[in-house]
Amino acid sequence: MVIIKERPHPKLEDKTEAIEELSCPECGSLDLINDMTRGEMICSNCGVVVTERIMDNGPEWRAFTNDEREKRSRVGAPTTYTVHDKGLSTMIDWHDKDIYGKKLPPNRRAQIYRLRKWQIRTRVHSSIARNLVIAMNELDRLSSQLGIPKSVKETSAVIYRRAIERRIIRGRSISAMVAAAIYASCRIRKVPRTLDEICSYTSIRRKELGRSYRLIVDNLNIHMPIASPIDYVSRFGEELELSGRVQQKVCELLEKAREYGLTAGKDPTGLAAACIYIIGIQEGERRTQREISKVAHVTEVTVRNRYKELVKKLKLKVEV
DNA sequence: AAGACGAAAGTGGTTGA
DNA sequence: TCAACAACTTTCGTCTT
Repeated sequence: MVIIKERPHPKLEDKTEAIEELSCPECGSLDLINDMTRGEMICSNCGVVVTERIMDNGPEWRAFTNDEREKRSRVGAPTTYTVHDKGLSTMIDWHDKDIYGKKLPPNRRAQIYRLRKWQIRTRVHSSIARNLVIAMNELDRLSSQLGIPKSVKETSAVIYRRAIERRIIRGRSISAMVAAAIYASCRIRKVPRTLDEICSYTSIRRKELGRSYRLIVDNLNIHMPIASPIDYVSRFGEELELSGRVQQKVCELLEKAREYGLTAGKDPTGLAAACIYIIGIQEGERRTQREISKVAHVTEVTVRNRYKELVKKLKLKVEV
């Protein structure tokens, strides 16, 4: 039996494709919504339909009756970037015969021959496969401990794959590169985790993680959105049980601080913390400096310094 | 007693010669 | 490679609520 399911050679693939297919061509936003019922992928930012007829690669689960079982027409497990061969495990066998056992016509045979050659060339029986198996296990473990969403995890996997293609994993610690990929994808997807948070779940040191991260960013020419304190507000806000209204005000204040040029070169977590403190007092949802510094992983002193500076420079009124 | 304040010394990372 | 530097941390004594 001959099954034609081409697996393109990694080198033939456009290197940037894997990332770009996850971002909107109009505005570059990465917040794409899969609409499986309509088969579209939509940018949640500008509403552009990014791809029509996307493949539903989720599992085709339930089948209660015989009829339904018949209808389960898709083959194989769902594909995902977090399995080392994306779950595509079809092989082309060596018979030059079709499914009825008939000999193939010569032109067809030549095609199959080419496909087979590529499949063998790209077959992941090599060190890359072993590397990916370990890496994806580590990715699983780390991302579940960090509690990051599945979409971010998939992005990490894409980044890691590209890092392998670029031959920058070799000779480096797998766990460090996985952690760096996670850090990068968290920043791309705007659900930032700090370097410290990530390395607290691994055995690698912060310095190592930072170096690996730089390596990834430099080599994969990912355009990295600058970390904004606003990205941290919702997370800190949740942990401090602040109302949505207050979180909104905090964002407004941060925006104002940015306009006045008070944010450059400052630790974004410290800034977010200071603004939460200020707005908390103004809006009657006061949190102590200690509480805030704890969730923001900065010291009270930093919260204090930032908040003093903001009050002075923006001439804010804060009741004591 | 808890929270806020600020001074002073120390730390790790960046920059520019 | 080294020193200067800015931002941040640690520590601690004092003041306020």
